[in-house]
Amino acid sequence: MPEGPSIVILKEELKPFKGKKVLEVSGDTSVQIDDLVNMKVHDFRTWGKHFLICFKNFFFRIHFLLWGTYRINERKDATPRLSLRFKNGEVNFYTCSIRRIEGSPDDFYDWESDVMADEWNAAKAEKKLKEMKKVNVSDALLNQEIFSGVGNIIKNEVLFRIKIHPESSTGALPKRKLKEMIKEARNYSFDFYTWKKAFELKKNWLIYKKKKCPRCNIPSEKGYIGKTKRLTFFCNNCQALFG
DNA sequence: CCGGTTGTTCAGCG
DNA sequence: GCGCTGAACAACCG
Repeated sequence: MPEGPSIVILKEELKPFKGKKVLEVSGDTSVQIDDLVNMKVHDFRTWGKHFLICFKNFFFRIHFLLWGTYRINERKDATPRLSLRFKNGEVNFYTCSIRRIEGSPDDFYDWESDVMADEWNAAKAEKKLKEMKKVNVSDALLNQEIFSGVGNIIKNEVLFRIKIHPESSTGALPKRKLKEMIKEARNYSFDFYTWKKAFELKKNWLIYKKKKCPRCNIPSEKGYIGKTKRLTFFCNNCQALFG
């Protein structure tokens, strides 16, 4: 589930429970949940890969990491980390990281760095990137303080689409190329969202997990690139190396 | 059946 | 204190 667009889809799927009263709660999370019964969920929000369940004076931050899953009106054959039952259904979260935080998400999150948010601020991303010249472009795209919500798949596809080699350094990109990278990080995230909802995400991958470059048909390369060392697929012929 | 991973945090080291 | 490395987490697919 992990990349930002998938978390937005989860938020939409849970809309029927927004404003509803919790009738029953359980789960093996270590955070306090025993006071939720009879409390109303004020809102479900997202910030990048963070899924937020908001109550009046506090919220839960759920992070799915690599293996987290959820079921709505269904159960898996495993103990949920958190389960919430409402009059009109239930939601179950598995193998995720949960934190309970006092206050409002507005006190903690900068919505302008979330690539899926209405508040997304491309100019702010550009400013942050200009301050980190030596950073590799693959690492820059995975930096959640700049591109909150971007994950490894989006990173691969963005770099291929805009023809930038994943070993490039951010500071070596011409201004036009840097702006293109920022624009495409958001743009591809919305394509990811649309394709995921249509169950055709994998079908639309151009380079991620591909053996050949779809543009020039030569074998694609792969490597564990940058400080983040995440598996990266690319075309040595089509993607230009800067720096 | 083993290898790999849509991710993050933290301990331990030099 | 810093940057770097690798472990931990413990599911699921092919």
